[in-house]
Amino acid sequence: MTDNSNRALDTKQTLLEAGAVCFARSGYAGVGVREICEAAGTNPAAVNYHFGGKSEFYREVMQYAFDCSSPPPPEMSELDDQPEEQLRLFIRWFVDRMLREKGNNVVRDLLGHELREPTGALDLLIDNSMRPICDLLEGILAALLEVDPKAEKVRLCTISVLGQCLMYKQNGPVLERLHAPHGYGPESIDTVAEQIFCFSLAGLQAVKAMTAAQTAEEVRS
Amino acid sequence: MTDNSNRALDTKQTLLEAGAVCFARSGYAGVGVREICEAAGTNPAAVNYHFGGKSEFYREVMQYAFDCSSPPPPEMSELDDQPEEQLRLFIRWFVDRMLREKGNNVVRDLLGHELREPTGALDLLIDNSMRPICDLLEGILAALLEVDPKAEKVRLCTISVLGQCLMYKQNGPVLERLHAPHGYGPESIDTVAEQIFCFSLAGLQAVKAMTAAQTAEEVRS
DNA sequence: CTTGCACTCAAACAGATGTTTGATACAGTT
DNA sequence: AACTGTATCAAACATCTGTTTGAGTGCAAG
Repeated sequence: MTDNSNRALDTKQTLLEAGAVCFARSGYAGVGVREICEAAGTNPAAVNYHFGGKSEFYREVMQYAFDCSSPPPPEMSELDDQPEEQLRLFIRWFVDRMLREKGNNVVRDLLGHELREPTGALDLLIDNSMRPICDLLEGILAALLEVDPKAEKVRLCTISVLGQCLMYKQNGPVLERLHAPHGYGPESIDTVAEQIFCFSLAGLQAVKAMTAAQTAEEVRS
Repeated sequence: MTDNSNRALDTKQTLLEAGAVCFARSGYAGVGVREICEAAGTNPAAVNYHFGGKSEFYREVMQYAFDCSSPPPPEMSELDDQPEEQLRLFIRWFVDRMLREKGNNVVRDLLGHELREPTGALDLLIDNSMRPICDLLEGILAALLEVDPKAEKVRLCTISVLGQCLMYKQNGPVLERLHAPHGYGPESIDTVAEQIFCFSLAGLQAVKAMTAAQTAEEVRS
């Protein structure tokens, strides 16, 4: 039975990997079971036998892709009193995730599709993948702004920082055409990360000052 | 003949509008001709008769949706010597485009799909819709940075500014779940625009200083 | 009234879709 | 060696896909 289930696990694995690539490329409706199975070298019936149908298969692909390709954020417990360096590290790590061409692109593309054609798997990805990252960044920004992590300013600044990073991949095709022949690939990681860090650090200080001014104004009135 | 072609124009129009809504919701592969025609109240053959096929129809829907719902950027010819105010106006206009719930959401969603499942209509939208906006912003940023509009710093800062704005809609569903129960709708336009303006203006000044420092360093060496 | 034309529609088309079926191959058990 | 249960496969399934067809509609010009 061991050898038998090994075979089964192999085809299941192959199917999941091929499915992740195909779904990431073309979305749920954009690719057929036959195409995926051909890429995996299996029979079209395999996906139904092992997963029970295309939709259940898709859900499992999402979970699998996320479980596999999610390198943890950098360890920064030793920088508790240096939020600026924490921010630099975080941005460097996140931009690297965006611009480096590796397997985690699959997760990002899957999520991109999910944003436009919600199939219900979105909440799963948010809780498992995005929430910890967001919490981490919000902690850093709260320290820099010297306010509570739940403050609205922190939320807005989180969006400002992440928005800059995400832009490079979410709108990659547009940027390539818009700024042709210049592109943004793995070789641009350092430049882009430094740009976003400098830009954001100054922006944060401005927002912090703005908050202080507003607070003072409120107190005065 | 006049009444005849009026009928034709009506069904064509209805078809384009229904197509825009359907394609925006489910993408090119996610919706069928029959479904669109049912929503438009026409025969499935109508789309082939009037447009020649699903793909040509899709292309025309893109062009139509864009032509209809694209309020022009604000007039700022009288602010040639006030790039800061130009930037504030631009961000306010762009954020409004992002957060106001109107027909132009269709364009944004269509473009979102096109980013993940390129069908060739992307270049059309870029040339017609995004290039002018991008050029406008690059002009403003070049004035603020006091460098040539084609400089790399200008490109990077353009991405930083647009990335912040686009984040609110491109990742709207994620933000809603991540920051629940807080959301970002039309009532947040002022807050968000002010946040992005302050954040970006400071960021730009930092990048400008950085450029100057680097240039000075290069000259010194 | 008749002719011509543009338009609409129900029906049918070939192909692709997700899924099911029954036969077959294989490994482990008795 | 015969049995058992799982995994695989080619083939067929019903359905849905985009598209075509041909008959039928209403309107304007001859």
